[in-house]
Amino acid sequence: MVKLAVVRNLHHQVIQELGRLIVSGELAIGQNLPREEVLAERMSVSRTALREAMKVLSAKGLIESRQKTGTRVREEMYWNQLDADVLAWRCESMPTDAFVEKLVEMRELIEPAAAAAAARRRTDEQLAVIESAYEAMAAAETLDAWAVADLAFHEAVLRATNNELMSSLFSVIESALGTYFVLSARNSANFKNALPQHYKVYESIRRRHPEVARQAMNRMVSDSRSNLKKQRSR
Amino acid sequence: MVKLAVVRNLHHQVIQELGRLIVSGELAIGQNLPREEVLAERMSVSRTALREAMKVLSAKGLIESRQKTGTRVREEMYWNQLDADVLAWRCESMPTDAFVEKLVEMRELIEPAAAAAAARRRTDEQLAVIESAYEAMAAAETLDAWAVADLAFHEAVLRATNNELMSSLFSVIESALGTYFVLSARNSANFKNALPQHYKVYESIRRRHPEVARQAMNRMVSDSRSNLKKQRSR
DNA sequence: GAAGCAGTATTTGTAGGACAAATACCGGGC
DNA sequence: GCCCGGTATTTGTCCTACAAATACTGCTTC
Repeated sequence: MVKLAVVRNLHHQVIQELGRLIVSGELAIGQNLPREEVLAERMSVSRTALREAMKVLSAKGLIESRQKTGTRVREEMYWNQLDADVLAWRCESMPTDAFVEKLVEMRELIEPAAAAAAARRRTDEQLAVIESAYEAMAAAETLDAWAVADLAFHEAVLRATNNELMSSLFSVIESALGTYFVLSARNSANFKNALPQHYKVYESIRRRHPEVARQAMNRMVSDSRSNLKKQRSR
Repeated sequence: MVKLAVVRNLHHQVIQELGRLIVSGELAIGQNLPREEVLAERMSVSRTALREAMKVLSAKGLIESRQKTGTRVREEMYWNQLDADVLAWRCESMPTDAFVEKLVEMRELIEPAAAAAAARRRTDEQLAVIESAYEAMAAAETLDAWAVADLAFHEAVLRATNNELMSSLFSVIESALGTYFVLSARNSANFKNALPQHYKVYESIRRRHPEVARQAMNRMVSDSRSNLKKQRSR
């Protein structure tokens, strides 16, 4: 995956650089960073730019600054684990398997609940979006087209929950998972196997049957998980 | 609840003030903020301090700055909904009922899954923490003591999942919910009613029975929900 | 009259210096 | 040995100046 917009502006670069260093553990927890003046010079930016970056990292819970004491890396329990940047940095640095496991667990937690909530609260417009995503999946002839439509389907279901916390959580998890593989990691031969299950999810949301929707989605994600296992063990 | 550390430093105040304005909708979405120089003067801070605050808000997805165009409020879909500050600002500004509903929904989503995961992956030490929290609940003689032990119990279960994403999500949701009421909103007469259920959760985590733990926790949260309804309709 | 192009003005981005405020640390006095 | 005040160090805040990007204006040209 190519990085888009690698260079936005200076403090953004500094944020990324320091963030990576901290999350990867190269800057140990509890350790003091060099004083601002020194660090700024070492990174060849002005103190102004450095400080703007540090305020952001501080807001993410990664560091803590106090006068005279300096700036130090905070304990992991204070990190905003659900921050998209923090998650991305972890994906880059952590031994993948353990972390992917956690991400997948979160996804498996959200999706069935989302399907149930969508069945309860979806509007007709939202249902229409889900339906058209389903139709795009049915019409897909390439793995790529399928993957795009699949993602759209899941996103539409999440939107239809009318709970922005849920959809936000999904998108954070999803983008982190995207680092490793696409949502539906299927091989090109059988990529359309999951279509009937998607139909069941759609249908039960249409008929406003929360529990049916939950179970259908549940089967989907556990199938998807076992598919992943197969794929990764190859 | 009294605000601790109301004044940490200037940019923190600016962050809070602007964040509130944006999330409450007083600064409309898409609207341009005054240019930095003007806004800084209007808030009686230096441009430097204002900018440090804006970088943080920008990292939270609330605003977006571009040269020549200026800074404008981004659409809600880009906001980091799971950011603790953003959540707190919403709690302050939103008509409560709808939002509380969403928060509760998230909690009900996490906890049973967490109980199941804890049953699968808890260490003996983590189990011991859960047990002692349970014992504190059993020993509680006041509503306050009960509430503290109850929170400790749930936190211990979350920790025992060994999935920091899950416990992080819980703590974010929980602190937002705390704005409205304590975890177990029970009246003083029957506050110990839920004790046997907590025992079931503990016991099934001890015996490593994920599905039993999930169901037990499920009953607990749905009981707690109906209790809440009763309480709020009074 | 329309289309393209260059110049200009405006706004954020970056730099660097100066001082304020907080506070850990050291040293002196009791 | 303990307390207390001074001092040095580090972040916090303010200010000014300029760089870079880019929307807009108006001119030129076909």
